Amino acid sequence: MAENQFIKLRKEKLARIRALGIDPYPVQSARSHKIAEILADPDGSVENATIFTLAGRLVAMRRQGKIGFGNIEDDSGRIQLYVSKAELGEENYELFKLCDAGDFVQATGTAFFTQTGEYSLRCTCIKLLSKNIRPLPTVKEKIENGRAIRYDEFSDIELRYRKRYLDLLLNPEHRKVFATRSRIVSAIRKFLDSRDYIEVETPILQSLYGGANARPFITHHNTLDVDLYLRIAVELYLKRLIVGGFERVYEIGKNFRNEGMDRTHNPEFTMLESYEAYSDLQGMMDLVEALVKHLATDVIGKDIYRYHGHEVNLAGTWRRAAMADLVQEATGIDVMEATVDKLTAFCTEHELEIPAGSAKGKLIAIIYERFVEHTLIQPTFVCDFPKEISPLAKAKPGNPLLADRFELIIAGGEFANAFSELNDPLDQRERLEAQARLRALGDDEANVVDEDFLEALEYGMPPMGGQGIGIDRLVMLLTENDSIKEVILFPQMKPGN
RNA sequence: GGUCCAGUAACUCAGUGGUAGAGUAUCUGCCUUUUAAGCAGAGAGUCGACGGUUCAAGUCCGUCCUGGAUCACCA
Repeated sequence: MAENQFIKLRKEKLARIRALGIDPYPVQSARSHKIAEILADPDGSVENATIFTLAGRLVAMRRQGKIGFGNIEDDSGRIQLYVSKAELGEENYELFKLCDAGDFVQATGTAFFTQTGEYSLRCTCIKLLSKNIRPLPTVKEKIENGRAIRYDEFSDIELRYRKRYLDLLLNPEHRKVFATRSRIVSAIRKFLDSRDYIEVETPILQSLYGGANARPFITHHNTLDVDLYLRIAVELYLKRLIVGGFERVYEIGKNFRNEGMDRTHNPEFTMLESYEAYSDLQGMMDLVEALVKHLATDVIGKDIYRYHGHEVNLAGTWRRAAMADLVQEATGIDVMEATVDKLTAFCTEHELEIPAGSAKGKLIAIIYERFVEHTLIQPTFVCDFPKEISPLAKAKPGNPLLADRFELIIAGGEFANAFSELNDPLDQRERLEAQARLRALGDDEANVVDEDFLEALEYGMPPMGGQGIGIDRLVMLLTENDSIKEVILFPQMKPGN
């Protein structure tokens, strides 16, 4: 294979380097400055004749007879190296000639400007820190009118996801997305911590799964010889913690759902869930709105985002609307008054699939999802969900058919889900048993009855509000990426060849 | 899962049924301030896989694999 020819040549270079008595993978490196530091104050550096020892990856080589140029990059920046045989000496220059783009090197020297005015490091010594034996894909860049034009960009989507390290290395703007993701998650923690929440970790391996409608992954514990599920949500465990006396808890972690994958779904994804005793739906609405606005304004620094072809404005007061009103607006049907037969007929007419055992509320939700959800572009709290599709939410005060629940919809997609949490143990048991009946009818995403959770409720749980936000989708919005794979470092891919 | 698009050198891509191409990268030579360095030369391919049609297939047909877009379902 041609690949082996490249590698074979590099291995021969390795041997030549070793023959010079040089260890191509030394233990020691001794960096005195990061590249950003030498870049920070060029004039001062020149005057002071400071000696810099930089370390990083050689990203370009331009050899030219008895001199040469290279570019070295660390996580703070990139600078040009000027290397000459006269200043390095015969032996060290011999090593430089054996260096390739992709190698890690340490370069010692002083700052100066080249004839063409580029601020560079005039090297007095080059040390090899790690030899590359597989050539990096070639990406060249030209700066024109202050803008970088990239040639032969590493842009194949499949390769970028499968070889993410190359994507990060060769496409700095993608590295930036993940740095931004980190800042967002960090800001979420600070936001909640400052409101007296504590962060907790609950089991990923569970003998019963719950807290959402989804199919789980199943795994096996050898010593116990039992099958375990990977969690689909953390809800039931966080509620147990509120029973246990914590008043405000949150968890940021991976959930796993054994379902399809597309540009907004990855089998493992990151969720934030938080629960606050003595709060309620209104409290959660305020919390979610304040949190998302804080991230947009203070972390990213803007209110308007382009997302899935829409312009989304996160500023201003977010719309709040009842699901029934939205459905009526879109279809003309007064769903609160309509009979089950009428709704069923409507669904059938529009070829909407009706799962076995669907009651009126489920039908309303089906119509909502088909005709309304994707039309809500600007942030909208959709309230008054049907109770029977909200088995963990309290009934809305004054209307036993509705749940005290909202979903936050932005650009036609769900960003948050929250309710006044159900704390009546007998009601909760009935609701979960209703779910079990749906399950028996073939709904394999319905909740299972968790006796230990019900027992915890029987000991008493304070009234509270809880909410969940899909972090990946939030990062997609805030970094203006339309595919979840762009915000997950190693997205799920089918095994390749 | 349905439909559509794509897969050719390490990277980015041309390729009209008739000898497999370019730029970059790599290798060799020259070059003491270059920067998409330059000049000269060389090597590099299971054209995603398998089957079929044809005198002849990267190209046409079929099946499959992988990715993307879109629709359906889920956050």
